Amino acid sequence: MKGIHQLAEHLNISIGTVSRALNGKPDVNEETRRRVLAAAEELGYVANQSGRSLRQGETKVIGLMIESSKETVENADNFFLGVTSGLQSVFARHKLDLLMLPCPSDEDPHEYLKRMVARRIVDAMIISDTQRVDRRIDFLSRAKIPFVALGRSLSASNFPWIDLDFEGVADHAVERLISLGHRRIAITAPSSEANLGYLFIDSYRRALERHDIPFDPTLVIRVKSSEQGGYQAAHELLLLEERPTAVILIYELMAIGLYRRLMESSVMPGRDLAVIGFRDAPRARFLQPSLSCFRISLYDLGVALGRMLLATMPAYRDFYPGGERNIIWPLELMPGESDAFDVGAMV
Amino acid sequence: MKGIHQLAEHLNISIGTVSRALNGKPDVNEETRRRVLAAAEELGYVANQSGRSLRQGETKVIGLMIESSKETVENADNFFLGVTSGLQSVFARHKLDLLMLPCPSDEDPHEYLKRMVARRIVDAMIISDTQRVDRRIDFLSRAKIPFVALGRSLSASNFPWIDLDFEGVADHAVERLISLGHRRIAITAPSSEANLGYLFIDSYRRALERHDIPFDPTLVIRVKSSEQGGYQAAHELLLLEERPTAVILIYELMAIGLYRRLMESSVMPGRDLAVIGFRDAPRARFLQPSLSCFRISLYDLGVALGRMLLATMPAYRDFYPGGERNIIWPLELMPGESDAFDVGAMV
DNA sequence: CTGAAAGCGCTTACAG
DNA sequence: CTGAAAGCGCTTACAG
Repeated sequence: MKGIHQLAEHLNISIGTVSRALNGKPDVNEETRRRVLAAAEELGYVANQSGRSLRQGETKVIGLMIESSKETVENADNFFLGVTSGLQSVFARHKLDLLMLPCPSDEDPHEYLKRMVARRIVDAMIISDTQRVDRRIDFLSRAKIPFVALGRSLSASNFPWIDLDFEGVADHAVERLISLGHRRIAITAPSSEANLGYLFIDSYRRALERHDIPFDPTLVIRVKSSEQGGYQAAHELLLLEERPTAVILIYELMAIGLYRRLMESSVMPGRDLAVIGFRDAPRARFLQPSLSCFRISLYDLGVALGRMLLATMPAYRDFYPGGERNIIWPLELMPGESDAFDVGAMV
Repeated sequence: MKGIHQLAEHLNISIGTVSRALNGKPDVNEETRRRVLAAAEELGYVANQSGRSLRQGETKVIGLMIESSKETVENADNFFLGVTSGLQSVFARHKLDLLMLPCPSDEDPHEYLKRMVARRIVDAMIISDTQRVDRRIDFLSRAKIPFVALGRSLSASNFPWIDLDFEGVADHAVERLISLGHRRIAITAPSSEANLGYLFIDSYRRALERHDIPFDPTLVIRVKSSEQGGYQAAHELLLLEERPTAVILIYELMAIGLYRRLMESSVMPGRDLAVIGFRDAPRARFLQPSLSCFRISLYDLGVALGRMLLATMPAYRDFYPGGERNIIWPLELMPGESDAFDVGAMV
């Protein structure tokens, strides 16, 4: 089966009628529509997207840009695949397809994005890995391409984004540990200049201050956001002259490396050191003793991202009224065994 | 900047000349070409892909289909992102873009593929997760869509594929363990009906037979191909009345769960039990004692997949002459500490 | 070396 | 309710 012409010829009607029947336009005889649908199914006809796109000025494709840097490849915990399902559930209602656009590591992300957008491969974009200053945001805003970002940025004043509640995580974790009697609480932070690191530390500091616990900079352990970083964090922690009784992690995979290093020194999480992890990642779910960490539904996050994006697009706006343009995504603490001990009983 | 008409008008020349200049056609005055290129750059003009695709009958896009099933999301080790770079390095030479097509978990992979292909979103496809019987392969063959598969299949007799050398891994691992004095060697296999499981076990069996070691079915441990499966495998292994002195794993993440379960029973890999892992995954790289496992360059694998695919496409065939249509991808053993002991010294 | 024109496969006002 | 025709943005024979 080639194109709509062949299908129309096969049915002995005009291509216009075929198109209207296929696209569910109202002014088509029901019997005609039935015949068209049946023939299309039988012959496996599906409209060529280039033809449609050219005529309609839209591609019905949403792009999810991902950066396949070495760091991401080695450490990402398929975060994106998790979000994908939620996105697709929203897009499916509008017959929109989600494609992932992997930016080659040797191409500038900004140039890549420009190219994809200019070629009109997609109608809208979801970007992630936002930087404190991110030219992509300015570009998309100015080019009036609908987009939503996973992550805050200092670029542009008003654009749609969803970000994880790093402040809330730090706050909850500190409060919980203090309520369990801890006073000497370490925290990890990314060694990079990522915005979230600042948010995390600030919130930690404020929570301590609420309880009149002085902020001790030696308890802020800067390491890479990776499994290796967790190992390194445990190592540095064990070297501190006055060892903290608890530690809060900022990245999901850190817990795995941290546990390993602690075990090597026979320091047992949940007995000798309280540990609160970050996200409830599949890999971390398997740790023993079980990790106290924060639950997040990647599916729901995907749904929210999808809705927020469509709310910015004229063609779909009406389906998603009154939504927020910015969301701090809450995470829920899941108590495990890794911090389930009374610090008073220690020492 | 809208389209080629605006650009042509801006330059006071015809759209045909603009197109020829932009596309590097020879019969264009160099001064004209220079002016066109400069103006395009300045005004940010990039040809609309729908227009090109419609006219040329090709999209210049290659699709990499991935299945975002729950299993994949929880366990995949970003294998695809690793392959992506290699693919892109090949495609970049021909100005082809790679897009990832995530099949929604509630959609039949076969239907999804048909839809994407019929819509002409892509010129060619890379599929993975091949099943023993895989309708996608028959469909793509019949529809004459260029494709390459990552994984063998019993479907269709002759299609381009690359698969990992599971036989070689089993064979090398057994030979190595026997040379270290082991006689009682366990092996893991997937609990599913995956083809690779059969290949793996067969090769293991043959290697044993070469050394007159009888095949003992209780030493074939069927578990899920996941971290949890590794944990389970260790558990079952420890329950065996006559414990084996070595175990061979079939999936990269198994080692992590296996190590954990062994440690819980104070069984130390490389001292109390020899362990040979599968792929040298980033996460497994961090295990202690270091894991003996097989190295594979995902980048090189991506390059090979890309070349094999282009070799099947008339437009690019000439660039890749004489390539194989099927490759068993070799893996190289990287000795670590997890099997570095003389079994004679044990017991 | 350049321009004018055809046509890729669709959808959609417009007539009837 | 249906058909004929225009036109989306390109590339490419064809004339000149």
